[in-house]
Amino acid sequence: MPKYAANDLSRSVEDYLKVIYHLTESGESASTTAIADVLDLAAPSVSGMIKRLAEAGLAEHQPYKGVTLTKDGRHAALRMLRRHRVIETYLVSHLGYTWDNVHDEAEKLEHAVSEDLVERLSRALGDPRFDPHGDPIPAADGQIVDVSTTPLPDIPVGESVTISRVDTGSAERLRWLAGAGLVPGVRITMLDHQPFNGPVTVSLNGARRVVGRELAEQLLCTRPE
Amino acid sequence: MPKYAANDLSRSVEDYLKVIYHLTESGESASTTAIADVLDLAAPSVSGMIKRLAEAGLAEHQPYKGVTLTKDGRHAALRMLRRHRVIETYLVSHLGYTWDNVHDEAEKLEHAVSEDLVERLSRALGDPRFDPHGDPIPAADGQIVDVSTTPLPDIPVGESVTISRVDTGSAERLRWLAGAGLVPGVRITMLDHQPFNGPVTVSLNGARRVVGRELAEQLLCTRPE
DNA sequence: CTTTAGACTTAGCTATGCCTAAATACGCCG
DNA sequence: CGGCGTATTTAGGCATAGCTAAGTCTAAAG
Ligand SMILES: [Mn+2]
Ligand SMILES: [Mn+2]
Ligand SMILES: [Mn+2]
Ligand SMILES: [Mn+2]
Repeated sequence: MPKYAANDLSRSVEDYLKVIYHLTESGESASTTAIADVLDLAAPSVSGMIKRLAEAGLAEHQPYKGVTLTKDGRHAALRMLRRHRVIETYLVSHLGYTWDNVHDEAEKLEHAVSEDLVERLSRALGDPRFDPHGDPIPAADGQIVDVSTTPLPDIPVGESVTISRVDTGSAERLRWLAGAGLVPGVRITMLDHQPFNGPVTVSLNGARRVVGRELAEQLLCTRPE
Repeated sequence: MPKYAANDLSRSVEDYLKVIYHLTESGESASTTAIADVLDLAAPSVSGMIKRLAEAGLAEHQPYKGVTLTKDGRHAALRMLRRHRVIETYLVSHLGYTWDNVHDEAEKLEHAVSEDLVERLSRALGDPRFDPHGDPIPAADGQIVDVSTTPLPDIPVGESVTISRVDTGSAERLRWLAGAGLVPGVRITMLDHQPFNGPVTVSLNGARRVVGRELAEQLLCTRPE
């Protein structure tokens, strides 16, 4: 009797996979505490789940060394990412949500929608490749584009770039950025860096915007050429 | 410390409440086995849940005599009914679903949508009062219209009626009915009853339709006066 | 090379919600 | 009124997924 790849994971498992995917994107393995931090769980709960994920063939665990996803685990994670981002895009485009209040809704819905519904939502949107925050939407087959970006503070003075992605989940930050016009797709020019982790000044459409260093780090830009 | 009415029930609890609501609509209390049948669970599982529902103040239980909903339980059930029916209507109106394939999707989504999203969906639809199957959609405050209907076989020969509600969840039946044009809103005239629980013949727009007794029982009609 | 702080795992517990097997109550029929 | 079949509950288990407390490993510092 073959062990079927249960295509029907629990909400918890799906959320763990997404988190591990993010934490391992840069190549390293994900630590127990890093996962616990993101999911706001106690470390032993994470240890327990890691064991179950490994048994289910979704993750590989080197005790005391961290966890990585298997091919199956990565595939499931990308499927969740697609769902999450398609849902966010639909809520903004068709139901009047703003980019700062779609995340929580999508975090629940992503576990409830059928494959069929995700594809219908995507089609209704014209199969978008990016969500409202500029995050790439994996294709139905799991393909995901890798846009190379530079954090705003690393842009030299005088250079013009396009904001391509906003890497914060904070509703307050998203609202402030939208108010300042600093959203994906907008072209800006670097005017000034203040030293000692000070703010950065940019211009957009002739207007000046001063952005604190921490926030500026979350504005990921595409450089010309 | 007051015990907060946890506004956040589990998927299981929400589904039990809906089932108990349906089973008690006609006034009687719901039996353990009736609930178990609908939810496809073992009777002891239902006994256990009934106990928890009673402890949570959502149901009243007379051991060996069945269960009814409290005011809180009924309110929560109506909230779920609203969600379920608004979602079904949206899937059909805006996402190309047909009335025979919305039920399973709604059965899951109803537990994941926020209050806010339900209201946005409803508004996008123009606040419909009936879902694709003719089932009334409770208002946001729990108000539900009580349409008095008659099962098709109880209509006398010669009388013209409007189909107002189709009381089956079977996808095959729904598909057949849609193919025959027997959907809510359609006006039909009773032509013939065959005896011994035989089929019923009706005309719609001049065409004749022969409908088996069991299926005809599920076509609920509004009589003129 | 040893100590030790912090990360990680193990042990053991809780709650939910499902199950089967066994016990018990209800209500009808003779 | 007593027995009997069915409905229902109780007893006891399992899986998932969370927790705290306690034990163990790793790696950096002395
Ligand atoms: Mn989620
Ligand atoms: Mn996003
Ligand atoms: Mn449901
Ligand atoms: Mn319906």
